Amino acid sequence: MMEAAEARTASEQTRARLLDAAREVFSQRGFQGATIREICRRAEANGAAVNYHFGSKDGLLAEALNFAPLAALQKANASECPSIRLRLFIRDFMMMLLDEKNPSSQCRIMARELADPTPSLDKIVREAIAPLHEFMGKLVREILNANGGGDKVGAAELRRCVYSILGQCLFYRHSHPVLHRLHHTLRYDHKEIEAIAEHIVEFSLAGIKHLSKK
Amino acid sequence: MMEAAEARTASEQTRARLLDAAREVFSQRGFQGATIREICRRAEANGAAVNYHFGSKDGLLAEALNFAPLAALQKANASECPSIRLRLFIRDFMMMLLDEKNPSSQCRIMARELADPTPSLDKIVREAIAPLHEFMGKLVREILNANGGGDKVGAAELRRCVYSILGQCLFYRHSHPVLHRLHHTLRYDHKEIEAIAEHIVEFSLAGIKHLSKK
DNA sequence: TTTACTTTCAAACAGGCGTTTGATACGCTC
DNA sequence: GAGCGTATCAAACGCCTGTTTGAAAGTAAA
Repeated sequence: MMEAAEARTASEQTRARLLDAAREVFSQRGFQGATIREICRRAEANGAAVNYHFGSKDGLLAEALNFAPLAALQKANASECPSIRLRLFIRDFMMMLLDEKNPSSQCRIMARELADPTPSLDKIVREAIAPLHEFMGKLVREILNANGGGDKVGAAELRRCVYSILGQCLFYRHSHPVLHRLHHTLRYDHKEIEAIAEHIVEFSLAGIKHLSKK
Repeated sequence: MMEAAEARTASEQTRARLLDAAREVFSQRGFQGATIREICRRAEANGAAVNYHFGSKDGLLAEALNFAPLAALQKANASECPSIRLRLFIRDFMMMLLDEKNPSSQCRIMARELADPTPSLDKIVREAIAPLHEFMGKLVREILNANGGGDKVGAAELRRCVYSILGQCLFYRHSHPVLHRLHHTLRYDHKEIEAIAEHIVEFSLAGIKHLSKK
């Protein structure tokens, strides 16, 4: 919510309120499902405000996106060993992805748009997803090397390891409506998210290490 | 395509054409993204045909769904050992999920609707997804027991193993627009799908076996 | 205060959507 | 062939969408 809420002029304040509301609605309803009218209602702004400040709904999405938090995650903990870096990354990544109260709604917005392309998907892929895949590829490669069998694993196989890890992570967000119906007590509180992250790391490290031993 | 295309009367033929077209469009564009006008255009039927034959767009989706192929997959190969049953199931499941030419578009339709609920989601969960999760839970439990450490693994952990497997599978469908942008040569032909399935099985078996040894 | 510019607002616009309508054509029984 | 229920059709309906408009209100320098 209150992310870019500090601003000097009245105009900058409505801009900021619109961005906050947009991030909230986009992450909850998706780009298609979100309506300008709902965003403006939540931002207590007039219906024409979005087009005045951002030109269009697309323009609003483009400005609402902010890839810095995800990039920061990748630069953190550089001094740790690869397995631990993976563990820390997945925990923080899952917090961004599952915790509705997390200030960075970017990942939740992006996750919704993966399956059905919007005009912004190219930018998202270029600036956020491609670097993320590259980062994780390097991490998996390091883990393989540390286990002494990395040179046997080809590029395609390495890529699939990254997909396996990301697939597990994204599942909890994409399938949340289903999981909630299957298991009514499910709540993504901090404790649950940490347990999920822990499971994914253990499961994935075993999968990766298995590859280096084939 | 030609799935229910054989029918006697002219009325039954348009019904069948509508269902075929609906399955195609729903799986490509999702329920929200699909329009009755496009479905009718592809089925070479009048725009009012859907409401005449199925009452509404929701009714069309409900009749277009058919859970039998997915259920059949779970009943097959009952005589094999659990690991092999998992391997065969994942291969066939991925064929349904990724191969556009596969006659069963059900999984592809369902996959699109997981993240954003339609009136049919409750039925889908009850009749298809819940049984699928149960089936996979039993399979994972059997694999754990065969490795002699199954009793140490609790229900929550077991459920997360199922999520890990399904997450990996669904990733390739959900993220296809992204993966295509990242890796232009990616094509889901039979050879590629088999390689993906093989990777998921190896990766997951290692993850499962790791749990029984903790 | 006047002036010029920026920002907000209610209202309307054009287009797409699912759905309804009433007329028309069809296929059948008698 | 007449009569009748079924199926198809073009057209329109009401609603919601993103966007535009032109007037009103606010802001700040001269």
